[in-house]
Parts: sequence; C-alpha cells; structure tokens
Amino acid sequence: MEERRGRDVRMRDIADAAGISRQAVYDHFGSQAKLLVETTRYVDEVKGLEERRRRFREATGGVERLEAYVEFWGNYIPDVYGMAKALLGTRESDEAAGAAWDDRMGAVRESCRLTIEALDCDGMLAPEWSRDEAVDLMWTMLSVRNWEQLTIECGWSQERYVGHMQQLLKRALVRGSERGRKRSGKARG
Amino acid sequence: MEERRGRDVRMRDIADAAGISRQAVYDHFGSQAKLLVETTRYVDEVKGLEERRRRFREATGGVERLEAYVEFWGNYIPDVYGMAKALLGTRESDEAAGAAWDDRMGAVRESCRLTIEALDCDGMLAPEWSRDEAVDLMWTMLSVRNWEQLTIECGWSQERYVGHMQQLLKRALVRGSERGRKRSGKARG
DNA sequence: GGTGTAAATTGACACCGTGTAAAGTTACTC
DNA sequence: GAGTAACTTTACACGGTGTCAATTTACACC
Repeated sequence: MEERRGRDVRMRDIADAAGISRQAVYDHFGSQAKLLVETTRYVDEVKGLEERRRRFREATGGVERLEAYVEFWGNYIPDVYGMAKALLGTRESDEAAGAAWDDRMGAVRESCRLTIEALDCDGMLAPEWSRDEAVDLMWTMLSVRNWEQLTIECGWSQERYVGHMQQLLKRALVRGSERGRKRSGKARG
Repeated sequence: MEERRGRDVRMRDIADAAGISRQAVYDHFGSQAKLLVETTRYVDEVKGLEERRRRFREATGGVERLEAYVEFWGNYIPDVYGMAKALLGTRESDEAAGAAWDDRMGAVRESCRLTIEALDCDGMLAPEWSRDEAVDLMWTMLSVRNWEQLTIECGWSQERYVGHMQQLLKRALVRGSERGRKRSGKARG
C-alpha cells in the first residue's frame, strides 16, 4: 500500500504481494475493510505511534503544544499515507472502514482540543475564536487531504509543510500572532 | 446528486430519477464519467458561474480581491457540492473524471494566483511567503474537502465559513495581518 | 509409518456495478 | 405508408468482492 500509495488495493493484488491465495486472505481477515482496519493498527505499532505521541504530550505551554503537535502529526502522515489513502477509498462504500477512519480522525481531533485548551488556559487563544471553532479549524488544516495536496500535488517538502502549518496556525489562532519569528520549530529546549 | 449529496450515482439511479431506461442514459452520455463532466458544465451554467465570477473580478486591490474571491468561491461550493462529490468519487477510477476535476481545480488555482499577484503588487504579501507557496496555501485552504469538513462535519454555517476563511487567509498571507477588523465581507460599496 | 488437524489451495459461483450489443417498440415527419 | 430518431427490453462481457466446498500440504503426535 505504501509503495502504490493506496491504489490497487484489490484483494487479488494483496494476495499476490503476500504470496498466498486470495482465499487465504479472506480466511485471515474476513473482508477488505477488516483487513484495512487491522493493518492500520499494525502500522501504528510498527511506526511507533504511541512513542511519538508521548513526545508531543510532554509539551505543556499552549504554543509549544501547538508546534509540537503539528510537528508530530505532520511527520506521521507520510508514514501512514498509503494506508490512509486506502482506507479513505473504501470509506464511502464500507461501514467498518468509515468507522475506522472516523476513529482515527477523532483521535487527531482530540489532540487538537487539548492543544486549543492549553492555548486558552495560557490566555493565548485569539479572541475571535471560540474553543470549538478553533479546534475545528486546526483539525481541518491538519487533514491528510491537505497534506496530500500541499506535499504531493504542490511539491512542498516535509519541512516546508510542517513549518508553514505551524506558522499558519499560530498566526490564525494565537493572540497577537507573533509576526517577528521565522521558525521556532525544533531548535528549542 | 444534490439531494443525495453525491452518493448513489449509479447509472441505474440516475436513469430511474430521470424516468428513462439505463440504456438511454448511455445513448445520451456514453459513460458515467462523461455524464458527470457534462452535468458539471450544465450546473455551472444554471448556477451562473460566470456571472458570479465577474463580480469577483471587479475587485482590484489585493485584499479586496482576496475577500471577494473567498466570498465568491465559498458561496459557490454549496451549490455544486453534490456534483463535486460525485466527480471526486469517480476521480480515482476514471481518467476523464479526473481530468474534469483537475480542470475545475485548475481554474480555482488560477484565481488564487491572480489574487496573490494583486496582493504582491500592492506590497501586501507577507514577506515569509513566496508567491507560489502563497497560491498553494490559498488554493488548499479553499478546497471542497475543507468546506465539507467545516460546514457539514463541524456544523459551521455558510457565513461563519466564509468569514473565518477570509480572516484566516488575510492573517496568514497579508503583511501586518490587520487584527482589528472583525468582518468586512458583503457590506461592500 | 499412520492418523488427525490446521492452514492453504483451487475452482466454482452469487452478486453488483459498468458498459456493449441487438432486436423491437413508439412516435413523429414527409 | 415509409423512414427515422428516441427509447425500451433483454442479454451479455468484464471486473471486483465475497462465499462455499473439495482437496492438498505440512506438521505434530502416537
């Protein structure tokens, strides 16, 4: 899936790639949707989702948290893009795949909520945003589709994507939007 | 398509809705993709795309242009959402549908380019953005997917969507991001 | 070696969607 | 009444998912 970027996820192709019969795939996973859901879980484990997320949670201040989360999630997307694309593809047609995707996106949203709350507690949430709306916006900006469009279609590098997203969200959501700083990503203690 | 928001665009359903046989649909349009492309054109006509676009082009200054375009496009999306969704669905599997979509999105991108250039000519493009990157960003922010997520999934009203998008893009892209103003949308002269 | 069992294979098939083909019907025109 | 265009009906090819049943392979245990 990663190689083919989510295209050609026919059960036939998967079976061939795995060197087993199509039927064996069904014996193991039951259906395409279930296979995708399972694989998503597996990939999260292999790619160390929890380990990475932990680093983000260490950040306490609102702005740091925002920067940390954009960096974490923005750099996680490319690792799971193929999977995500495949899931997205079956989302419309399959209940289970849809639920799995929504679940994932719910987790992202939850992290956005934590970030916005931290920001608000610091008194740094720009006054024209309600918490909920700020969460909605941050969550939407960080969608896989947007990452796809900016990096794959527009050709942005991963660093540019993360940097611009951090900057954009700070400008949009942080009170007094610190205009002076260029990047404040990882070079801080 | 509008009623069902792009789902169930099987040829069977379309034929039934039109009260004709499935075969007749093929006789008229040749294929699903062609039907979608034709319908897109038709909808543009009915919904007065050109007429609406003209109003946007009247704006001259960079910032006005940005506001006008976000208002124009942001308010156009809901009128064509069902169509867009259907096109998006077949985009992956069909060449022609993909081309039609890319063509549409290319037009949006072009308008974004005009806007950013106007902004730059006014000396109002924030210094950390290159023209190309600013276009990429504006174009991505205005994607149908983002509109879908914010309005349909998050429940934003159309006015909120347009207002926040204008504000967000101004803050992100305009030098000195005018923080004072609340909305400057449709109360134009 | 012989038996039992679990995993995998093979091939057939149902179902659904797109798209094609051909024969027949309806209705309108000259 | 002949011709023609639009439409219907029926059948079918193709590719994808998912199911089923019979069979083979491999391994463990006595």
